[in-house]
Amino acid sequence: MTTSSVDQQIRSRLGDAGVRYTTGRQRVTSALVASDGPRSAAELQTQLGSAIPLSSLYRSLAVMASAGVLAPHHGSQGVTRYELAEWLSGHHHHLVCIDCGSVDDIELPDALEATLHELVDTVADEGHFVALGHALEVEGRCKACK
Amino acid sequence: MTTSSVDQQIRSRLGDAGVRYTTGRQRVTSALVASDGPRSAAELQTQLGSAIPLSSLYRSLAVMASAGVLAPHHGSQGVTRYELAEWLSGHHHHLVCIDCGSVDDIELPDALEATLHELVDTVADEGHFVALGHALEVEGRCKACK
DNA sequence: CAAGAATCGAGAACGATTCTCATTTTCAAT
DNA sequence: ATTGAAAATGAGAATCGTTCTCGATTCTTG
Repeated sequence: MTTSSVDQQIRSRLGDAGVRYTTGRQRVTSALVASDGPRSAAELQTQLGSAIPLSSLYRSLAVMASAGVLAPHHGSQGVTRYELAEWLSGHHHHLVCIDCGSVDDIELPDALEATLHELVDTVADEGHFVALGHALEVEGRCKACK
Repeated sequence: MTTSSVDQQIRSRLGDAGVRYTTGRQRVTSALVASDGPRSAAELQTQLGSAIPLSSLYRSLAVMASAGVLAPHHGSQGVTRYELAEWLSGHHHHLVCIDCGSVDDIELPDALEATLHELVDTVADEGHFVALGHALEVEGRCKACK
């Protein structure tokens, strides 16, 4: 199996930050690439068959997040879920299940995304701050809870 | 000082849920009414002069949230902040500081809010789920961190 | 191969939150 | 007003996600 393009981008970015892309970390990112939404440390550990101890897992997630490869998402019960950063996975938004707390990615059609972006810039201008990013969270029920 | 309209709405809603609106809880909600963004249990305790033990404070926040009077907001470091529910305070969005994690309320002009609402409905239709709410989070830096 | 840097693994430590339980307060019916 | 049931309180222990510590291990580079 050939190393994917995303994998090479990650390796490059981590290298620039002096962070090693070990096999354990590759397993983490490939699990996230295969996911359709953010994953918590516990979820990843299960997904990876308990192969990685929690302490290492948390450290790797933190290191890769501060290197800009992963993006954290704070959910209910104090659980932090991670997903690929936007420059790797593309800009998208989240559907948060009000029952189980799971998070699915949703994408906005380009036209709507453009509208939203303008909207955020307008708000930022009026509030005299710089918008460095934005996230739209839609609350609903996931397929499992519907 | 006359009991405010919001206070009466809260009392009524809590009463319907079989939840008592004690003086301690009134102090909590009035602190939230006076706030310009969500507040954590620790922040509220400070704001209230340590008059309410944390265990009671957490319980009151949880009870009032499940009665629909307060809305939780999950931030970094596993901290949950609460604010008045939308039917009490009006619909608004959040400016989350990427440095200190503080959250300020921001309001969208009516026209933009209408646009955003349509946008969310469109996404929900296409994804075959019901949008029960939405929250736009703009990331930036608060006044203190700017 | 050797030295230094980064990572790993196991367990302890931490901090926000929740739980337990005995006591106290509130509300409603009498 | 009195009383009894339901709900809330306060103090502390317990829980749980996460972070830290530290000795052992694995790169990477010369």
